[in-house]
Amino acid sequence: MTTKAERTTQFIVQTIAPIFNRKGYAATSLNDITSATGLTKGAVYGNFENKETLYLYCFDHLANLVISNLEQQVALENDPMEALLQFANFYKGYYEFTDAIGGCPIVNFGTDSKFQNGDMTRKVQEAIHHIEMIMASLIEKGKLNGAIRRNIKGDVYSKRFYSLIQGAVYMTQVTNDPSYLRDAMNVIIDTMNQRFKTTSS
Amino acid sequence: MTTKAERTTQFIVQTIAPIFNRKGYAATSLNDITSATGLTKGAVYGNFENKETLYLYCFDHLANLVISNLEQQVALENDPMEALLQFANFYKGYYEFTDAIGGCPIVNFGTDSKFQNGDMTRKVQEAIHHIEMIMASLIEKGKLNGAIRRNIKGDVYSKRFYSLIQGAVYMTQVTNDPSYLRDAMNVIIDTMNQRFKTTSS
DNA sequence: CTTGGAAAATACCAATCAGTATTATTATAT
DNA sequence: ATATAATAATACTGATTGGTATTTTCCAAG
Repeated sequence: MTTKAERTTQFIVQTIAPIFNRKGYAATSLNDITSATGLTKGAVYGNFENKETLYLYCFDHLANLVISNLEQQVALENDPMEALLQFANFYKGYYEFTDAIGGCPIVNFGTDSKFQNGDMTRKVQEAIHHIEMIMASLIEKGKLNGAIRRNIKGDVYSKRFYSLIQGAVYMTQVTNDPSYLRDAMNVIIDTMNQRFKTTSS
Repeated sequence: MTTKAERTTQFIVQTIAPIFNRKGYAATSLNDITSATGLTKGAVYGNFENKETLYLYCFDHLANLVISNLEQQVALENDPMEALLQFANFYKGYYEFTDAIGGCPIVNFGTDSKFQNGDMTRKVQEAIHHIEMIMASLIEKGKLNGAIRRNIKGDVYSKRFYSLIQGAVYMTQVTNDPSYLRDAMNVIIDTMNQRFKTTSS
């Protein structure tokens, strides 16, 4: 069974993660944290060393939420090429998915922590590389599979596509215009269908 | 001649803008501001109503710096197609250009102000639309010119390219890996050369 | 050279900040 | 059921926050 501390630790992280995501580290006060959770400082500091530790746990929580859902959707298909299209489908709904948790944690924590918190910046970098690796390995599998042309470099396209995705995510987020992300994902799906496939039927 | 107040106002904005850009609004204290400028609170509050007003002026300064340099480089060429390539060239050097001022102000102020400062978010949106309009109108000019194919929609491609650019800028910024931006700009230039031009010689 | 107004420095304010030591309460194993 | 340890609430700290009222300094016009 889970201990009390484990449960409240999880509760605090789940409750506060969207707030850090929206407001950033410095703008989120301990008063925000206690009033959002309904707990007191005693409870918070009983479960976390300090505000920064909670901040780091909150990103872990949101990054895991994003990546686990992404991996789940990718796992729907066994064929690498089909799995790549599922990857794209995940990001088609990414705005709605992340809106509920205060936006894309990669974008938000990444800019928030740059120049301010090296540990957090490293965590964001790891999450980026993790997601890129999912895409890159699918491309490499597709090449071994024979479905994807041999001259398509997985690491190059994963970085290129992920740049477009995160850019479109940012643009959609800051302008409230979902067409950025919608168009970007259509472009990526078209590119996959037209340039990746060995059979062009 | 410029009055003393106008000069110190400019001095404060120029000095503080990179700090807001790097650290964000909440993490930048008035102590940061006074110690960076060597001035006292009296001087700061004599020239700006409050911290938020200075924040808004600082973004104006950086956005104007970016946009005026961009427009300057674009104006090097009269031909719209060549001007578009100059647009791309500007962003090829964008990482080095913005690194000196604490990163891309569009990305930084955009995420920093979202959910926190509506006035600032609107300013960032305006800057985005301004830059997109530069690209879109060049494409439309190229179509009238006969250099760019008629089925290329300026507004669609400007949003699409700018998403990729800002995404690559963000990725380069947070991972310290300039290859994201380099690759993205090569892709954009290739796309312009291959899909835009009416003559495919 | 003096003087009046502009500009900047000083000194201060209440509020809020993150964090801690102590006390009270609650949960759990026996 | 009770003892004990784990957990959370309370009360408090010194430091820092953004902002202001007042005093001093500077500069330029006469």
